[in-house]
Amino acid sequence: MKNQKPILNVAVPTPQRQLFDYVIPDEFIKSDSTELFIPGCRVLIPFGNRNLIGLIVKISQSTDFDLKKLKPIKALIDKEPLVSKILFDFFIWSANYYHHPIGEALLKVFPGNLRKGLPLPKTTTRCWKIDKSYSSDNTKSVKQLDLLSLLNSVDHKTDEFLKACFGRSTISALAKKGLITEFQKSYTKEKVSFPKALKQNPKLLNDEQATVLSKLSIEKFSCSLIDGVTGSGKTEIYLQFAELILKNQRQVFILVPEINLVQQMEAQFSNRFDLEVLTFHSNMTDNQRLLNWTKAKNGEAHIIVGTRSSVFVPAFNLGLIIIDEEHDQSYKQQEGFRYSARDLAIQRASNDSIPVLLGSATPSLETIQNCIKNKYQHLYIKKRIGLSQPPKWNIIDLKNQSISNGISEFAETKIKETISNGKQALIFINRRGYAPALFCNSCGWVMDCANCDSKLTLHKAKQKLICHHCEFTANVPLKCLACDKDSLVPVGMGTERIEEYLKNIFPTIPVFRVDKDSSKKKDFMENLHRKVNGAEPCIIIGTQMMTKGHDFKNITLVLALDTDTQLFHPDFKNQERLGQLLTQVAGRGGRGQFLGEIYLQTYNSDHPLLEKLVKDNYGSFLQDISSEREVTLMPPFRHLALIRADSTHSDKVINFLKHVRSITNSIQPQNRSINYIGPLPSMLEKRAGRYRYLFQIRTKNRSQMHSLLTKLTHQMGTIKIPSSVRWFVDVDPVEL
DNA sequence: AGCACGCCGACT
DNA sequence: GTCGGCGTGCTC
Ligand SMILES: [Zn+2]
Ligand SMILES: [Zn+2]
Repeated sequence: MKNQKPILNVAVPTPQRQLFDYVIPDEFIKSDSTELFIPGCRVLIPFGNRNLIGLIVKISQSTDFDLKKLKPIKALIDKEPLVSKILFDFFIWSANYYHHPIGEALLKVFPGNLRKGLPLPKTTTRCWKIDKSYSSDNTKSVKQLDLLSLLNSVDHKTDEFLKACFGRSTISALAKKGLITEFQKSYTKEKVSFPKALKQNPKLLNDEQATVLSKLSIEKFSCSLIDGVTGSGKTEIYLQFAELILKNQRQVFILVPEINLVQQMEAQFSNRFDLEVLTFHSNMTDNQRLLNWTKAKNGEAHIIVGTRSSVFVPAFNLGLIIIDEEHDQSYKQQEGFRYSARDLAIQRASNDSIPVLLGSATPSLETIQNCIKNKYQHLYIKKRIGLSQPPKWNIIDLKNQSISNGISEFAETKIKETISNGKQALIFINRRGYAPALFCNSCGWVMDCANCDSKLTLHKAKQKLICHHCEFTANVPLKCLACDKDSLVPVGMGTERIEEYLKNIFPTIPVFRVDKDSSKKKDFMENLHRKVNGAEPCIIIGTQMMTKGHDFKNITLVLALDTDTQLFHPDFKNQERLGQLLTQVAGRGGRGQFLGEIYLQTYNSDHPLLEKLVKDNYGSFLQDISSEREVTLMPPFRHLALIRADSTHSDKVINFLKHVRSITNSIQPQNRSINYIGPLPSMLEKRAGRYRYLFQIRTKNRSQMHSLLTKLTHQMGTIKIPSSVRWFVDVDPVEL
């Protein structure tokens, strides 16, 4: 319908795949201020019978809706768009690429406080200055006099600084006497100049590092993979390349896969640069997060270190994005808006015409494939820095070993040997808790989760049986719930059980357990680093948490207790991930002057993939994985998207997905480059009380995938779906 | 996702 | 009689 008044197309936080149209209230029309409505501004809108915060996405002249039924917006919240047009367009592009409902996606990329309608915070800092002249009669306190004389000489200091030096009470005492007064100092942009901004001199690069750095260009968009073995000094390259960017008055974003790596990376940058280094992750309060978001937007923060969601943080003048540990699956959000922060960072960098660095010792197959296709630049660092040698790989064939508590005889002597040589050992087992199942010896009953297709894990410290896939917990039964006999035994190994066993064998040696449960304690990681780097012999037991980024200098023995579970796990990325995990954990060893060794316990010592890892290297292992994906028509040789659905009734999901398949087929029949598979059960078929199924779409070209999904999701809006069925799209999934 | 409307069972 | 269970449908 035609209309002379502009129509606002607004993104509303609802799972519907559409924008909602609103009219501008009369007072704006009368005062001729309709140009205040710009895409990227928030508006308060009536929606149903409630008021919501929405985002203006577009301004159009007409609407498909009945014009008379359009409601006026209640209020315009922002005077100017929250982010630049180029960034807002990137947000919209992201929602479209992942086919996530536009309103939900667009609002979720903003900090929670902005979603609630709060204004952008002022980024001023609280400062103190001398109020009136003072003499030593005013106070007897030495601290107070020191503070006064400091302010006398420098004019003003921040509240934060004074609190740290003199304490809160000193400040408030002086304020009470009226000797000092506070004021808000607003931020003034200062030119970043080197070497002034260097706190610490750059380290001397070796030849390989220097070659890599020389191949990086600050000029335009490029994506470079730094494929450097563990301990090869990738971080130093990040730091020195970042310096070149900062010198040009531009900002640097560094993304890390996990929250416990943020602090380490932040320390690396703030130790090197006398600049504003801020973090961004989910462990901050909403206020802190919005403040750092705003400082990044204003250019007050020079460097942002953060997790996945940082890819959506605005910048004043972004010059570089670094994705550390690019292979890590944590970059892919696994619920809701299922974006990959790595892939989006590359898109964002391309929009902004800036470089992006991917770093890893174990690059993902899709990244290697992009290097082969010359989309990314492949840069190698094959040697470790300094004198440290690559770890030596070995296999322990469990077929010829007696095993006690998951540790073979041979492995146990290796641990003893390591300890008596005064060195440290790292035991890797990717399962937390005491034992993955509680089993009845007399009737064979196992305690299952009531809501999932999984067994309950016994946690001895908590004295609970816990489901690792949902919230379910249960008390540990004394007798079998099926036959009432007193014959329940824990089966299988978890970190807690290994810890108990090793503490028994080595009563005088410190044994540390590193997993999600133990690391919850505040400062756990810092304490661990301090203790372990004290160089006393010790044993560390860890899950995959241990494999990420930690730098322990004195580990010489790494022992992987269970390689077989993941080796035969059916998910398509699992073998690739096993290679990454083992290579990363092996890389924790031998980082000092002594040689590191890794031993893999397995019943499949002649498995070709293990042989590649042990006798050859990760690169050649990955080639085998690659050939298998090529023949099975899986990524990166096909583009993959899933229509995932779940319901409390399995027949409802299956029928729904059969319907989805027939719709898909009517939009686009299968051919040589477009294939459909399923409906198939998801990896854990029943989870949190819901049956999960998926329908696979594979295409040869990205554009085929995108247009098919666009048509499909559009048609799905017109069909009737049973109320128990929920569905969503997963583009470029990392698990099935 | 919310939220209202509506149509059946079991309470004061 | 009416309180509340959640199935169904709508939101510019
Ligand atoms: Zn039993
Ligand atoms: Zn469960």
